[in-house]
Amino acid sequence: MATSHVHPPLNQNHLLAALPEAELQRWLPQLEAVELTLGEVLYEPGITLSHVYFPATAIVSLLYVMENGASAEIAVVGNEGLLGISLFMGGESTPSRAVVQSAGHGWRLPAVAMKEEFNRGGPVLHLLLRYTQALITQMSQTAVCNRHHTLDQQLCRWLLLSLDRLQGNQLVMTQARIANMLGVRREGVTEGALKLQQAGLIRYARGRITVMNRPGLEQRTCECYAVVKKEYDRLLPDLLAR
Amino acid sequence: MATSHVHPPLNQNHLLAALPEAELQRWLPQLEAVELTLGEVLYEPGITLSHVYFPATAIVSLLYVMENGASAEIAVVGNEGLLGISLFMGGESTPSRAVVQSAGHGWRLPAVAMKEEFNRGGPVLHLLLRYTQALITQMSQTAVCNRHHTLDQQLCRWLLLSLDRLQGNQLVMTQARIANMLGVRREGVTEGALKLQQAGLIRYARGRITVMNRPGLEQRTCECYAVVKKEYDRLLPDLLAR
DNA sequence: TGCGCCATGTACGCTTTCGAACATACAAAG
DNA sequence: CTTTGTATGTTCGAAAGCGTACATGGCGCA
Repeated sequence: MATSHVHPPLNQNHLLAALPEAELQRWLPQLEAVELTLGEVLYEPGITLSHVYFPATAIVSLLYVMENGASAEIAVVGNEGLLGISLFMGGESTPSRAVVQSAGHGWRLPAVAMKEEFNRGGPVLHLLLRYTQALITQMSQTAVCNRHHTLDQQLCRWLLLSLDRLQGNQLVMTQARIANMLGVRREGVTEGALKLQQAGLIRYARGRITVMNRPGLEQRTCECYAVVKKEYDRLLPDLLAR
Repeated sequence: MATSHVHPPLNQNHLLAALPEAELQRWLPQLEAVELTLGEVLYEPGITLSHVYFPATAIVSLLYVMENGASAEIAVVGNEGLLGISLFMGGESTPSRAVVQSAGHGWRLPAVAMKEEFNRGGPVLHLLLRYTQALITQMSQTAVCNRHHTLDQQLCRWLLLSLDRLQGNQLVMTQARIANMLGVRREGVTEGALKLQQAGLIRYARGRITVMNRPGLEQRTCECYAVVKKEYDRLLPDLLAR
């Protein structure tokens, strides 16, 4: 992970963009731009975090890895949020792992600074907690979706959630990696992706997926996508409008 | 729901038991004892909460009900926690429903009072947030479990989570209701329960389940139970010790 | 140019769970 | 003591997804 003090526009991350001027000025000296590379692990289960991360163009997955090596994605975090809620929630760590799923840049803030800011109370505290509630909704809905919906529906949901956190309509992502996230076989994803391509909704080749027809995906996915989206919009309205 | 001002011992709920004396004195006049009856709905999706609930002998499920009527449990809350985190998280409501799964009593505090106490900061805020992180872990692990584990394993996990939130080794619970929680068919639960009974781990009849061999259940369940249990113990150590 | 890796495609038998239908049996109410 | 409702048991074919194995073909590197 490369770090630098040349800052790309901070407001690429919605939480940073929503900071009042006073807070922003306090944070600035401590904020560090970071390049997040594919597959990079931002934190491991049970390990106390040293920083919180604010993705800008990167996407990071919260992943639980089982004893036998199988895995399941619990939530996705992109430019709408931050990684490391356990720092201000008070637990310092979680049983899950944070893995960069789409390379890009972001910022990070030292744990100590984050806790200090949170404990001042006021707008930052409430902003972070509202974000956390949105994240909780995403996790809950993942549980529901895992229980009731087909692989095909979940694939659409996953593509849409990723798309919402990226600019443009391309994602750099192999089917094997999607399978890892969804906790299914790679072959299952291949079959699902084939159907979507044959329906003209996406096109893909060797780790590059282009969404051709987003409304089509929205039609094929389950209600889970909309539930999560609505809740993010409800809880963080001003941020997403920008 | 019957309410009364004759208070059973407050410390039956671990969060209330952990309140510093000063806080407790402030809360007391506003705390209301409530009888929670089977099937009672404490809150509906999208509805702003009027109270937070602290279960004592009751158990409450957070349930997501889909458009087609199917459902899935997102988390269980008993005497270790509280219902209504969205009040202090800032969202005021959630997309899920809270349903009493095991009748009993508890207390409730008006929403306004809860928010006031939370916004004072200090020990109450940190206690509630640590509890919330534990709850998040439970939700995450539910997602993982729904993805990877068999009905039989999930049944064991569910029984153990319920048992931890009750006194004694009996639960008043039909197989149909368990199926509703797990989001599976009633027949599936019947088959799973039969196996457990034949193995001598539980006995049941007409909506009453007795656990005969708890370690046996722990052996049959997946790792998810232990992950959640450990995280509750880690995040709320002093409370669970009492 | 050729080799090897990696992303994707295809096939087959197996397990789990589903959906639906129906059987049994206990328990409370009349 | 009969009726009715509810809890539990059983069965069967269907569907989704799994584990495994192997095929195809593009891309980068030697």
